[in-house]
Amino acid sequence: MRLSTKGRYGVLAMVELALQYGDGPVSIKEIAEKQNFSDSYMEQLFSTLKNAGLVKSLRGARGGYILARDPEEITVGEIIRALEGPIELAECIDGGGNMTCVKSPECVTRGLWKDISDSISNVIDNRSLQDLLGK
Amino acid sequence: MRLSTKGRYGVLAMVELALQYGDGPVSIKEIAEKQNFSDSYMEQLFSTLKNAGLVKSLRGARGGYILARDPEEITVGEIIRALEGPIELAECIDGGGNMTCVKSPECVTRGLWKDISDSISNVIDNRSLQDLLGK
DNA sequence: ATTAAATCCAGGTGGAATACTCGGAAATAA
DNA sequence: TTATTTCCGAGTATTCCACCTGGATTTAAT
Repeated sequence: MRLSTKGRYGVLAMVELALQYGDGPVSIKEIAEKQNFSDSYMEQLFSTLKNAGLVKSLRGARGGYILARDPEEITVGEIIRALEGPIELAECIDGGGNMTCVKSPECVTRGLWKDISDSISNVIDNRSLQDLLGK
Repeated sequence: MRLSTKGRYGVLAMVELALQYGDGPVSIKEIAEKQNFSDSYMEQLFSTLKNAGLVKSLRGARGGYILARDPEEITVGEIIRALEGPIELAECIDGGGNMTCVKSPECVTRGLWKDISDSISNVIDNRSLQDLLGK
């Protein structure tokens, strides 16, 4: 059970923006070089992060990205959810599912998946970018 | 972020064995029909579960599988780990990784991934098959 | 003894997802 | 005007998932 590179790269990239928060925009090229990521792939992730309202962009030469809010106001949970989608271990939890789980009410594992999801959310929604830097 | 069918089907299948614990072996065919799973796929999962020591098999006609231990002695964590592998959100945690994370010591996200893994483990290692049935 | 029911085992397979790449268009600072 | 950057849509190689196939072996029932 592993997070995809979207989530992992994304959090690292946002940490980079947090480190330079207040110093003007940071370019994708700079972040990609520093973290040794592919910059065309980074471009995609930042497009998603921008649509999610977590970063702002400045186009043109000497442009780049800045955090949309203070580092203590952005949680890891927001970043991960933006890039990886919602934290549902199984889809039987909220009514959107169309799998075998028609017998949702009597499903003995439903509560289990929910408890796991909740415990994950509890960690990632209570940790800000500032927390990652600070501790 | 979702569990694969291995983990989901596996836990459900083990619940089925727990329900009939003490009544002799249960065949794959019976479980697959009840839960509407593919039986050839189930076969694979049970092979894994057997190698992990979670079930015992009885071959031949009227054969099938039984839990290797009492339902309260088997945790969801054992089942999920057997089928899905270890719970590591990123591989930088224990020294086995060969990814970009050469800078593991100064990596600010390492602690984060570990905290998430630990919180998942805390749920799944403390819930037995009996718990799933009982509550 | 024969048959039917079951596990065992090794591999194959189609489709989806992942982790990217590519080729430009548009915006902006120098 | 040029270099640098974001923006955007599409393409692509590889891997993984969720199975299937075709047997061989074991055992209970007849």
